[in-house]
Amino acid sequence: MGKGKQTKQQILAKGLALASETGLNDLTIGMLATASGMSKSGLFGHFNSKETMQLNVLEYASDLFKEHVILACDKDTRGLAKLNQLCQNWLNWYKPDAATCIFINAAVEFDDQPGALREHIQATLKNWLSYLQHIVSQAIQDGDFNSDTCPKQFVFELYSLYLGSQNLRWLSLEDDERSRFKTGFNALLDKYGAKTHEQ
Amino acid sequence: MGKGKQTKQQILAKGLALASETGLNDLTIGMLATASGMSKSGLFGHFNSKETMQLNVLEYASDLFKEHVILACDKDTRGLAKLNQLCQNWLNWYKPDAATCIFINAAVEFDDQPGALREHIQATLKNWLSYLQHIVSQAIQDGDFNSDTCPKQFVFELYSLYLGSQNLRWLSLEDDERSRFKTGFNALLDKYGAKTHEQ
DNA sequence: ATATAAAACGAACGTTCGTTCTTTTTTTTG
DNA sequence: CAAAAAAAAGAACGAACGTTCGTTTTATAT
Repeated sequence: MGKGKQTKQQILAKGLALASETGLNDLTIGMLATASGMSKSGLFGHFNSKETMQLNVLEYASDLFKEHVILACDKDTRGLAKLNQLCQNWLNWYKPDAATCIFINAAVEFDDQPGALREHIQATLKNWLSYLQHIVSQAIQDGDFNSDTCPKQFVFELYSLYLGSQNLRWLSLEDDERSRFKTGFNALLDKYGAKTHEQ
Repeated sequence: MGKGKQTKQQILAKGLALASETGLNDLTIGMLATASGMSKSGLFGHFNSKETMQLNVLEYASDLFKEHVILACDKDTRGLAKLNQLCQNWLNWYKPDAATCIFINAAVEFDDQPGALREHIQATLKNWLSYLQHIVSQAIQDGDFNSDTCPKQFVFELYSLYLGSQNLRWLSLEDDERSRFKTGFNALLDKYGAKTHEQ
């Protein structure tokens, strides 16, 4: 890997860290340059536009998400067991103490401004949700859930719980919002007749 | 009401409408002035700072929320019946076709920047959630729910469903995200042993 | 080691935004 | 109707931002 790609990776890692605190919108070229120990124009040369920079940070985050959430699961698991692993990884996909999930944050920040960024976020989240639906369908086929379970509604409620735990963290309303998610998740499993639960 | 307060109300109404589309962060003084048909400095004189302007828009929204959600309920209802009414009003508290709920949007946008705005949003949401908890406790007392129901967890899951429907709208993933909320809400009532449902 | 290309820098430009100041218009009050 | 007060306008500022350009430094390859 040449020098260029190397520093670019460092920039993107730093960019994701910053964007996870302040949001992708407030990730300015100047501050990212300072945080990376280089000049504005030097950093700019790697992307040639702010939007491309943000897009690359988002793609970097997507790669990390796939690696830490999807690929980190045991290879032979499926259905309910896989769902358990996925949710476990989901809650800790980036730094466990990170302020926010960049995808959720970006979805809210860019919901109103059309463009490449908005489309990328939409595609990423849609992809994740449909993947979850696939696993749920698998679980239904395997007899892990009641046969009348609606995967779409299931994933909607699951996704909602994730949003809720994120939002509670923002409000700093509880010291452990993850446990609220887990309780809700187990209740979800109960409701749809799951046989084995996560601890 | 003098001329000043009168135009100020018109400004705030327009400001809430704009902020419900673009977010409170992107509500600029210049564009609000243009939308209100006056000069930048003319509008500025009403607030003397952008932050105060945003704060006043938020307070205006809070007043509207209280009026359309809490005070709009039948005076003698309580417990489960009141919860049903509140959720109904909640989904439509502002314009039914509004892009976003300004409180949720602002909570995400300002979660990282301390100040009067962040505190106001926190207080508003905390207040709303604890009010919901109060009503749920009422319902438990009235025997509308199983006696071992945890109001905090209940409201967390309810709030999560609201966030989920908002987020699905942003993603434009479904044509009717409200029905996802309602299905989830009814399932919530079921889970905690409610006797009467909303249609 | 030298030539060539890539990477980084520093200064500057155009724009947007919040804010200030002075002046003019409009509203309120006696 | 006139005097006083409030509201609105207009021009200008300083700062921050994305971006461009010419130059210099560093890395790569022959």
